[in-house]
Amino acid sequence: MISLFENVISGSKTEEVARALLGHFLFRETGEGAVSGIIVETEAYLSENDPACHASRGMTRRNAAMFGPAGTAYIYFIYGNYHCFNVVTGPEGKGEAVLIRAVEPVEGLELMLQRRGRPVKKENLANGPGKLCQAFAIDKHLNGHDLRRKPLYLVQNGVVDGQVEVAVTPRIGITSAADKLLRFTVSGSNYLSRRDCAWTK
DNA sequence: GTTAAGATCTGCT
DNA sequence: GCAGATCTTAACG
Repeated sequence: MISLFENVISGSKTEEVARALLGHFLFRETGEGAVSGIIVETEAYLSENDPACHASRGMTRRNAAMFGPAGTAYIYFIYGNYHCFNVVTGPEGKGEAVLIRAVEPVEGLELMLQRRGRPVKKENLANGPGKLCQAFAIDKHLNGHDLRRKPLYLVQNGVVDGQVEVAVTPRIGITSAADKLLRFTVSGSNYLSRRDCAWTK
């Protein structure tokens, strides 16, 4: 069995981390209860040759967490309403991360529904970066948080280690470097932010 | 101090 | 399928 943190998150290139995180669990605990989900969609943001990455123009107050140690959270606020949640990767000081775009809800569906505040189907509870953060009550006070620890942490799914069929597509919602194939999804999942057309292994 | 743009979501056409 | 909401961040004066 691989070790999610020591071997994958700390020891791999960002693209490989983005792919490897698929199928593993994200847990979130609050006073209201616990919620969890399986990661089904990620995107890699690189420091070199990637103008879409927030770190491409150096460290600022907003993206400072992206330069922290691998396995910590980088969370930022966008479009006036929504947060996005990233797992920091690469060597400390480099500025790379993996955006978690969607999870398949597993535990705490009612709590997620309540937080989302809308009567949505299970498929639409956390199938997008903003929705995911809302359902999991993730906001910027968790910026820089160590994802090995409560109340927000990643858990290895030993059943699926390396066994997930992955589709690779261009990233979503960016205007620069939009052609790079750095979005990774679980093939055929019903919980993606968008349906796939391009299928690669 | 002011302004423009953004790794989105929702509702309406 | 498309436009509007909404506000923080960063660049510029």
